[in-house]
Amino acid sequence: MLYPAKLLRLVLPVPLDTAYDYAFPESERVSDYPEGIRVQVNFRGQVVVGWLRAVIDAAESAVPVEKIKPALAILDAEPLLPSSSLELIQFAHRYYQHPLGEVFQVANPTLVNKGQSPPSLKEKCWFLADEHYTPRPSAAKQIKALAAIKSQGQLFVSQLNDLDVTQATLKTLVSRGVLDMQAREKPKQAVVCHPAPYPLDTQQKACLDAFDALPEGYHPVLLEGVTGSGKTEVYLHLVERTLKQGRQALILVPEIGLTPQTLSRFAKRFGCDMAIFHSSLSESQKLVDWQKAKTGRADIIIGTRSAIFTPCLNLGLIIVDEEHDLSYKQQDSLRYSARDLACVRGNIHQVPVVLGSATPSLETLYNAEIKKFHHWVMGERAGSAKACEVSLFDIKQQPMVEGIAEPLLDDIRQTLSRDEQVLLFINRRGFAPVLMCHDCGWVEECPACDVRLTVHKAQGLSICHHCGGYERTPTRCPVCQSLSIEPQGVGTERLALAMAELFPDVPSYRIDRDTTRKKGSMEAMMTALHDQGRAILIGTQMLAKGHHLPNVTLVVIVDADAGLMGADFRAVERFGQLITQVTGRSGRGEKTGRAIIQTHYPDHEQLLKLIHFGYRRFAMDILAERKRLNLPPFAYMALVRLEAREQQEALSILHQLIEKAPRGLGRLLGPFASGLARRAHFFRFQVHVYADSRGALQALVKALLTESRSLIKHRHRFSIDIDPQDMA
DNA sequence: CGGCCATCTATA
DNA sequence: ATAGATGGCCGT
Repeated sequence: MLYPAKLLRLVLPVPLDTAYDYAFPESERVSDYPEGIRVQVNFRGQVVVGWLRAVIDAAESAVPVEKIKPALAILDAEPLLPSSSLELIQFAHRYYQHPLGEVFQVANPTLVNKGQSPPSLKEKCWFLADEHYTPRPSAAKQIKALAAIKSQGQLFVSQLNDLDVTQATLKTLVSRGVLDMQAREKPKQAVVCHPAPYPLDTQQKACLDAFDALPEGYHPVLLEGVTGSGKTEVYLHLVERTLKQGRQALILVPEIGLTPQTLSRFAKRFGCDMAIFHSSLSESQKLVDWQKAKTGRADIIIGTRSAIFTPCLNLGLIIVDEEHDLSYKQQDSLRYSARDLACVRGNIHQVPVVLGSATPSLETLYNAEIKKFHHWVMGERAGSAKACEVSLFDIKQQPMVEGIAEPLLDDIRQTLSRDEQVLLFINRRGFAPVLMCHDCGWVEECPACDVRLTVHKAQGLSICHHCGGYERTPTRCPVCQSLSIEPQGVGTERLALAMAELFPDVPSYRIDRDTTRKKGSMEAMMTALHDQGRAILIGTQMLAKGHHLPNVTLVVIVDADAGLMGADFRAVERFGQLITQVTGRSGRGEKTGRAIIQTHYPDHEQLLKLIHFGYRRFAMDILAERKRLNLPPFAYMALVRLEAREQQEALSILHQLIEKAPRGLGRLLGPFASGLARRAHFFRFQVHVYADSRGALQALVKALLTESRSLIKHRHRFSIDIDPQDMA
């Protein structure tokens, strides 16, 4: 047998850090293929698709010859991914210390990972075969179609709708030999930028001047603009400049932000090809849009978190809208931050990266402070809208009506009587968060998790919001058989019922995960509200994000204290962002808005700072505290998580891991029980890892990963989270 | 001693 | 991750 001189070294879609060596398929010529080609192989009896890392000399492989199998097929003639994408994937692999094969899986559409060929962007196209044919004057459709073909040389199937011509008409003409049909790629249309609907104000103009002054290259920018200051209009102008250079703009939006309204704003402004990435699109549609972005066909690429990996031929700008939003951080598998990767990608492509927010994350604010990022500020609301007036309302010893202090009901009543809208914000869905026995103190708990069940009255169910388990809400205490068991506390469902009772002739809308499950139902409610007079909105944080509600003039934060009590050190920061975003919903139209925060702690220092001096001063205060405590962004952090069915086992493994960790690189704290100590029958513990430099953190985490291999058994769930955001 | 489930091992 | 190997426990 001929000794194979060359082997294919592949990354396979398994969570392992090993590369696998395969011989060339018998049918393929042995040659030096470049990195990034897909290869189909047999892997423990399964057909899987791997990515070529390199063609190596057989002598370089440590694998015994008899174990090496031939690959089944080389799927691509040239790398499917441009080097910029491979570079980003490699970076994510190193930085998040996550197996490369899984990074490829996360970074690419499912169909690409399955080995499907990139779709052709060709479509059916008709063109003239007989120059001299003249249709009968009565054949209106034929005349219209032929005129279009004569003027532009060809006619594509996607243009038929606009022309009001069907394929049947064209088929007739083909059969008469007048037309020919072929699949052709539509020529790229010239990009059209429609004019802005209104002139820019001074602060918006200042941003564009700053942008125009940037030299070529990577420039990270924090665009800090209060809610309603017109950040989107700035984005649109930045995109326009990018398109006019003939380059692509990549725009990231939070998961909830990719609404038809956001899309139509871009679509209306620019006549160009757009690639859109959204969880509800079909896989084949995603593949088409991916290909459009990769080949440069699409000028604008807009999508949620994972869109940061979309290959682009000619990228000119990256925008991350609402950069503080937690949905940019993936919470499983590869725990990447799309916002951070946007900066890495900006550096790879040498293009500007604009991070926009009214409530920037402390990390970004800090980078702006130390001049690592440019900082553009828009402090005023655009147009005639005034800043919202925020106040605290002390609910200590106040009579409460279903979670609302009685005096505030008058404020609500008055607002409604002016035909304006009220928004009641409560970050808790369901009817009530606790079911309690009045006689013996029993509370209903999840059998699998360490949490109380939430009562959902309409369904008659008690549901665990963590594992999804549920049971029929009991009518009798299972311990003492008493009938006096009562739901305690208020959720959106209860508040909505109470409001319907108090204000029977005012339309009310409950907006939470339960009422917006159906696709488009959120849109429908938002549209209804836009042109409506008085109404009451009751909702969770879904309402905080980016919706334009011009008739809302009163916002009530029903339970601020829950947010202040958060377990991890980011709780206050997140709470401040949420409050600012929610109160920003008020008074976006002509009328001045008000926001009232119900709290038992009207003297809370940070809360007062927030409402009297605004988010920035509040954030700078927290930043000073982080510095004092040597917490991120002044230190670098990772979180080691371990879940096991036995509590002692989890603890002992983490203790051993800490014991074996190298000294001098950083600090290890823990093990701690997670905020949710038991979830779906698994006990959850974590170790906090701190270091003073990224390098030290990387080295320490690497050492922990190495040590973990001998300690972690198959029955354990172990994960590493670099730059964790949610520590629950 | 076979059957069944849980756990472990190797994947080229 | 996950198919296939290994091993423990029960019933006939």
